[in-house]
Amino acid sequence: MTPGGEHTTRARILEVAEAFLGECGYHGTRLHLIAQRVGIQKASLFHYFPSKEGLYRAVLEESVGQTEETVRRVLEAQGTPFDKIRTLLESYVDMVAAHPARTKILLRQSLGDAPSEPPHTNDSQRLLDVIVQFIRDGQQAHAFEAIDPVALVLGIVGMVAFFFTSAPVLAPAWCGDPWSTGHAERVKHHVVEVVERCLTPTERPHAAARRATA
Amino acid sequence: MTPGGEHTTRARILEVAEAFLGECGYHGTRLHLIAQRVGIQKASLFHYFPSKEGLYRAVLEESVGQTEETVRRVLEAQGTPFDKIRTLLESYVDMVAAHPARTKILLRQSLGDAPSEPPHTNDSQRLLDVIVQFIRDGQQAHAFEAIDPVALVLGIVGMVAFFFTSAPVLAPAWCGDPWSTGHAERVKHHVVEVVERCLTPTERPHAAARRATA
DNA sequence: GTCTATATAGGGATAGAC
DNA sequence: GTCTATCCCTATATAGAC
Repeated sequence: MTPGGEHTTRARILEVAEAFLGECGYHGTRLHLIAQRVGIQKASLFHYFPSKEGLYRAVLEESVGQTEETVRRVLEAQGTPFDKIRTLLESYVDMVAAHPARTKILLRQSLGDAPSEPPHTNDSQRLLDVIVQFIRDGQQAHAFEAIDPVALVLGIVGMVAFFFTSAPVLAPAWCGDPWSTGHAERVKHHVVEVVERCLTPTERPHAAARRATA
Repeated sequence: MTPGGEHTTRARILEVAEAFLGECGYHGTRLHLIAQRVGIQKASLFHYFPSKEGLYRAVLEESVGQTEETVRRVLEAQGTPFDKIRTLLESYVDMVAAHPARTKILLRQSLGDAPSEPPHTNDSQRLLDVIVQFIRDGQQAHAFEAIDPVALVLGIVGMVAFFFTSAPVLAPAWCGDPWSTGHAERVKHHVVEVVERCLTPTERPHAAARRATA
């Protein structure tokens, strides 16, 4: 109950649970292993969280909130549209790289690895809308090429998630340690290159205008 | 044991198991539900497969084999490098769209949702190498821009998987029914556009040559 | 708040009849 | 080959002492 008191055991449980949920998924996560790594007994978990599902939701909420804050902060900063896009991509990759388990949890969650009910679709929806609207504005100002913004954003999110979760399994030689700064930099470089190629306007404005109305 | 006899119950079990494994993951899949949907008793499953893990591996093998065959067939056909890339992308998206559960299983599997040991890393590795080598050849012939081929392929695989699994959850309004032909066509169009922008050589060959050695 | 001990349930796997 | 019945283990969750 005391505000300061929550900063020890409860936070530690969330931290450990996040790691296990990312690595093993909801069904694969065993409470006794969480308790063991925290250094408490399994039954003590139920003093801090009402159930396994409650713990899961608490982990999710902390993750989504931070992502949203980061994206909004970048888009509200100063700079040209291309500057913002580049900064947004780099911040996003940094964030993914800094929280390995979170990305896996979000991927699993959208795969349906949930207790039962869909938790926070609205949050993700709003977040997506913010970025899509930013790209649309840039396109109407002829700063960006007229490519489908929703497809672009969704594709990039999937790409980045894949680079940090699945790719190390499929191509370990290329990825090396996926949580090293080297891998994050390589991903950043590639993603920025792809997006810039997709958003750089075609030389003649006629072509861009034609595509936009097609 | 009889070759013809395997085509009824065993095949049906594989089919149902694939659906459950995709939807619920390995840990979330319950054998009694598979048996129930097939219309047999749970114990009868163990007549066809040695264990839950054995059934899982059987499902995986069938999936990987078909993917590999499709990719090789496209790459061995006639046509320009750009023709092949476009056909490869379209065939790949078609295949993903035709087997919803398979994509989810592969995604889950690379997330670590496996019985314990890594099943078929070598197969995926070989498959990836085939495509990467094709792109490298095109780059050395100056038909393709000098972008990192491994990153490109991995990114596209992740993008497509995401479009068919996670995106419908994050952006249901944009995706509609993810297994309709409309969604598959939209994904195809976008992926082809992105890849062509990434592989189209820069006007001056000097730039491409510079990048290749950088 | 943390522990030990236990209740309760579910699911993978086996035995053996038919 | 398919069934019924059961073993056995594990995992969530609870009860109650300290």
